Amino acid sequence: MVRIADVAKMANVSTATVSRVISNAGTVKKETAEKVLEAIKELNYQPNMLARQLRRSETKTILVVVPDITNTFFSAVLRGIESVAIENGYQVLLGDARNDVESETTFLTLLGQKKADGLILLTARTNQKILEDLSQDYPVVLACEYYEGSKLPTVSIDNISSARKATEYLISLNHKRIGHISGPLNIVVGRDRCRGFHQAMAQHGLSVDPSLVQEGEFSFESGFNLMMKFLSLENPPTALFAGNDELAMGAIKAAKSKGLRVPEDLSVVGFDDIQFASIFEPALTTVAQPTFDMGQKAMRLLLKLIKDEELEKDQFILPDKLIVRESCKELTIEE
Amino acid sequence: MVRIADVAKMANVSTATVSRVISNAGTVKKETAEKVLEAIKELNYQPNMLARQLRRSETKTILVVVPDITNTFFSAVLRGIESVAIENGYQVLLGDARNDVESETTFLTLLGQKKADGLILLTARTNQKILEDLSQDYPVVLACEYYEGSKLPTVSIDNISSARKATEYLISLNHKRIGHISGPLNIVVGRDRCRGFHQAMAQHGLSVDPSLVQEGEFSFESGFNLMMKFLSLENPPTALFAGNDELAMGAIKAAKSKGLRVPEDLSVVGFDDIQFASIFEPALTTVAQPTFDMGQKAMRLLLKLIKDEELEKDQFILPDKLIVRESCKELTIEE
DNA sequence: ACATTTATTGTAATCGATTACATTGAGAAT
DNA sequence: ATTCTCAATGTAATCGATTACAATAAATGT
Repeated sequence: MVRIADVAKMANVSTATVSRVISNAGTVKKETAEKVLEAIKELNYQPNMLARQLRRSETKTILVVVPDITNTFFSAVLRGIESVAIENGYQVLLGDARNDVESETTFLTLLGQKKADGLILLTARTNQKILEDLSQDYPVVLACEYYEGSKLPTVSIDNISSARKATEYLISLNHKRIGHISGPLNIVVGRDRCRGFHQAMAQHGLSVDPSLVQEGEFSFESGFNLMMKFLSLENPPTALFAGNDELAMGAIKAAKSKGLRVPEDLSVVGFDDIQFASIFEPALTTVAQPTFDMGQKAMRLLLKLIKDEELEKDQFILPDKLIVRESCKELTIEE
Repeated sequence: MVRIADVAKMANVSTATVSRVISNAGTVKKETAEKVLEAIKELNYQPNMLARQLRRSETKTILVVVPDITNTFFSAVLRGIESVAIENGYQVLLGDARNDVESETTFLTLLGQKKADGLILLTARTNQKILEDLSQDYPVVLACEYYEGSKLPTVSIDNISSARKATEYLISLNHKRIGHISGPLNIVVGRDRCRGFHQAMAQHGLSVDPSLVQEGEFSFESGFNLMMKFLSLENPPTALFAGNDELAMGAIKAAKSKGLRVPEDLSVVGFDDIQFASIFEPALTTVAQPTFDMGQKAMRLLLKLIKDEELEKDQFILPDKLIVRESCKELTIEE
């Protein structure tokens, strides 16, 4: 391995001078710098980052913990994060929690071990106290998910209002018996979307039949199973607001399997606008989150925290958008 | 920050002893070790990995470069990699090339900078020579994609034979006018699947109409557009082998848009068996790759390389599987 | 001509662990 | 009693950079 000392020897200068050339300190005479540069090239020298990092005590690496890397929603956010990271000379250390809280928590120890300068969490299922303590000592930003009433820097959409919007869209299409298959209620976005649903219903004077609200698991199968349950009811819903797109697609598949047509016999709104939402048939009406932007914003905030700059505020709510496609239809009064 | 010296002072021993306790060297008296452990706990000491890494000159980190992190095929492989990595105390540094060769190459410099102990490439689009040189100096394993005739350690399926198998399935259903929409031919798997297609056709004495073979881009849109092209032909194909599932789905969408039914009027086989293949309608008949296993195997190989162990061989071909679902049907002679 | 500043470079401490080598003391062997 | 082993621990070098401080030379001011 070529060391800085080797370069120094070849260029007939001290290691300090070489280091100055590398870091562009500007206090090196032009001719000396050229000699050094030449030696670097000649020896094909690359600085050992470990040594630099130890000395500067910074890793130029950030840790990103995702709940599920195989979910394209999260990988899209990740891409936003990485784009800003790379731009600023940072690398991304990946932690895929596989929807497991414990492994999520395990990744956090990497911060204390100085394997990363900061942390972006795309999942907020760890104990809130642990994370708030961690955030005292290290730069931490949450994205997508968040803790209620916490001051932790967060980038997300307003899930409650988005859910309200989605539900109101169904209401505007004359639906009254609207069901909701939620995500897990121990996950904040599952909870908030459920809340938004209830708020919209209440605000429009519609009662919610408790048997038409079921807690699912953010998966296709879960959507399928719970919709089957709805369909076996005496009086099934005419519309459904699903906690995410997978749930929505599962539900639609269930409806079709029972011979119902979507949207003619059942209207469905999803959430997230994952890639397949537009390819699915019927193309899914859903709430789009600005995934890439959220990732970028989160990384920009983290960068500020790392540089010890003040944040103008802690909670950043980005705009969502209801994407109307083909999975909903106005209810014609014929029953 | 708590250093090893702080622990040493509190426990009234030297830093060497503390270090020995931490690394479980076994040459420390039981009582001393207990004292040290207590101090560690008391001070909440965590070793600084940067220092350890510099001294041991190993990072316990591996670099994984993927062509496109938002493609669930690759994230599934990544998951396999990470599972074995974590098990062995390694972390994964992620490089998302975003289908760009240049940024793919850029990530490789991280190895020389000692930011990772080894590299797994899920993409082989960089100049072959560069990579082979790199592989002289650092542990490198390829997965999914590979270089033809290269000795680089590789884990993949046999794309040619898989493509043959897929095509033969269509032939077994009596199809004769079979089209192929390939992936980019500068990507080895695109090329090999195309080859397999031609081989199968030739082996069964079927001629390939050149206008029925088109090079696409591994995307839904590409599949859609090229299928539209096929459909505007005087004599369109009765069956299609697509270079991957996205292409297949795009093609099916195109066929449907023209009023054709799949599989009644057109049979389609895809490749990869991504998550959505089974949810898509019609559920896609496709070649499944053992994504998780490939990832695990690749990581196990890399671990061996890192430990300087011999590999029993260089090329590992894992078994694929044709998953028959609903997108193909026997051609009844009626035309 | 002398003092003072400034530009350039070098020397050596430092980051925080690991580990080669040295030291100590207790028990075993003669 | 003396020497030898061996277990347990300590001292200090080391990994490869960065950087505070020192030193030198050149330039400038009076």
